[in-house]
Amino acid sequence: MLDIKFIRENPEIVKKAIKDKQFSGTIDIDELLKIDSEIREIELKLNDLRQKRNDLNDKIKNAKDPSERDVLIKENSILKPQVQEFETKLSELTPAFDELMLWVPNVPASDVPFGEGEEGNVEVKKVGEIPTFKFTPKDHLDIAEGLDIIDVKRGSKIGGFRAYFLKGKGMVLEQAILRYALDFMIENGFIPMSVPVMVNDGALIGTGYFPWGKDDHYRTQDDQALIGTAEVSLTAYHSGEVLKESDLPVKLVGQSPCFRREVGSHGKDTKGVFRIHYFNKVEQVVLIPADENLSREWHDKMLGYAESILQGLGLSYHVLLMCTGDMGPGQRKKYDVETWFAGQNKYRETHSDSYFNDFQSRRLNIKYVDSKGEKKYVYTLNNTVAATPRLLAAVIENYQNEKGEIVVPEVLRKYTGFDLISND
RNA sequence: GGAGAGGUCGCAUAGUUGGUCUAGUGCGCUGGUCUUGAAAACCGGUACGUCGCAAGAUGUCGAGGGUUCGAAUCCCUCCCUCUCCGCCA
Repeated sequence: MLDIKFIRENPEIVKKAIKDKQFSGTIDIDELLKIDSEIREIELKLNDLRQKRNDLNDKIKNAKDPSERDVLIKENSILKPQVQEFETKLSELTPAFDELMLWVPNVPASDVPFGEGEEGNVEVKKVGEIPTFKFTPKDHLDIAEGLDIIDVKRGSKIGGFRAYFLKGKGMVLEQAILRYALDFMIENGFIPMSVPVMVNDGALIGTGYFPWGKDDHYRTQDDQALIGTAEVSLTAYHSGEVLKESDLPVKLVGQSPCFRREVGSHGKDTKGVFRIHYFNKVEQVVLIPADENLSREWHDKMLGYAESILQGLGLSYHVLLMCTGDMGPGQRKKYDVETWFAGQNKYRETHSDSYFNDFQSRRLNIKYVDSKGEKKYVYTLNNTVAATPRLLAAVIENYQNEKGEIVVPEVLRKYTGFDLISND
């Protein structure tokens, strides 16, 4: 959520952000500002009326003469309908205002390139050599099925479209990747967290997934939703709290199952375990003092953690600076990391690194007291550490050999206890 | 599924015969006195929004309604949290 003061003072900037982020039609800033000024006008009038009423109440309270008291009460009764009239108007306008505020996206940072969609994203770096093979590399499903470590046929029998089983060493390898990623973050001072995966709407509104992404979330009978990422629970962890500046930065790493309906992805990535309704992810979330330069430092730093994971795994990747049209509503700047998938012969998204300034913390009401004793909203960031089985698929495709076996990356061997997945 | 308790200005709490609550107290934080420095002690300040240069006014005690001249306090609806019983990894 943006500060209404900022919207009042910079309506053009906000309108441009809406347009650039391809959210035209979802929110009308002029309508929002109109309601805002109506509310303020009414509040002014109410202020006067209430002052009169309070004065009279004081007099009533202190009146000694009963007849004088009656006169005062009568006088105050006349004020009542006027007060009520304005209060009724306010009670109509306020919810409308609150609802509209939830639809105002964040403004992209100044160095975010304009673009309507993914074609506008800009590659900012490319790391690692693309592996070459003396044979035509297969995609992860072909290899995994050959080794009987992924079973999507029985997956769909049991769980429908986009469901899967990881089996045997495939399942162990997945766990190894997750644990490797988790351990790396713990070594870097992050607090490991296991998080609620069914959450109240407040957490999803607060992190900026709702109202936009409501359709992409599963709901429970108890009107909660399943998280699509641990970011939701981790970022909301301190909601409604006032932290001390010395508590910052809060560095959290959570692992959770993630559930996504993929409503807008019909027919996309239907082969293998690349785009699925249920996956596991290690996610990093950081809360910092309110300083955009610090946000940018941490944004790069968190990208660096993700890069270290990939480099440790020996995977090649490139980093894209996402354009305005390919960002989430709350994000101020976002990098996507795309990892090389040898079998698909292209880079595919595996990580997403974003900073928000106070967009999330305003919605979640997370503040801290700074050195001057002032209360401010914290700034939030998050990034993927490792998402499986997508990253598992990348490992499978890049570490296949001619025999259709998978060589386990060095760093994972202490977790797997084996160094090769074969049919022997 | 059944029963109960509760949501108060950083944290913890007081406040349920409606008006003195412009919300008390403790802790924390912070300024000062004292001290070589610190601790302790003492004194003071410490929620947020709106209008206003300011003084001040006004609103907010989970949210929204209602009763009343007047609501943290009474009534209703909703949200959230917790506890116990039952079931259960």
